[in-house]
Order: sequence, then structure tokens, then C-alpha cells
Amino acid sequence: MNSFQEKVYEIVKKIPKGKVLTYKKVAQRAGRSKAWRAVGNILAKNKNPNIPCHRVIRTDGKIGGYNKGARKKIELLREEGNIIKDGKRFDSKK
DNA sequence: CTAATGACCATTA
DNA sequence: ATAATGGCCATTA
Repeated sequence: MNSFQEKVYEIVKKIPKGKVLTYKKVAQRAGRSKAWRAVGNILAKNKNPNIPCHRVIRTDGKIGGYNKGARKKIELLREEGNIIKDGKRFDSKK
């Protein structure tokens, strides 16, 4: 079944380790540049463990939410080499 | 079909 | 810096 949700899943699945995408970017890649809200909803209801939904963060650099808790999400992102401070992600580049 | 929901975004105060 | 407001879209009840 083809749907926006499936596209989102595919995109999130393809996010490499140590990299993160914003909800907006995922929406753009999915073909609905303004459907960031729907993206959040889909990931929120997502139960598929194959999808690293913890690699999707907000545009402001904040982490956003997570099924298992935002705290856990931050932990996972740190494990992947990301720099997070005060609930915000700082890019490695200067 | 309509209405409500939400892991959001941008603007304004 | 934070808080409130409006907009935006797929999904669900």
C-alpha cells in the first residue's frame, strides 16, 4: 500500500547513523513540503522498531518527542555521536 | 462525510 | 529568552 506514511518510513529508515533530519526535511523528501505535522503524527504512532525515528528532530534544533521519552531519544542521539546540549542539537561543523 | 488530534513551523508580542 | 497565535497536513474516531 502506497501512502505518505510509507514514504516517511522509507526516508527515515535511510537516515545514516550520526545524521539527523528535521520533520520538515522528511516532509519535503516525502513530497509534501508542508506536511511536517503529519510526519510527526506518523512517527508518533509508529511501532516499527526497524525505523530509527529517534533521528528525526525539530527544525529549531530541539529534539522533540519520542515514544519512549524525549530523554531516551537524546541518549540515543548522543550514542550516535551527536552533540546535544540543553535539549538542542549542535552540528559538528563550525 | 465532519471533527479532532498531534513527536511541528513561523510569526508576533 | 519564553508564550501565545495562526497555519498546515495526514491520520483517526
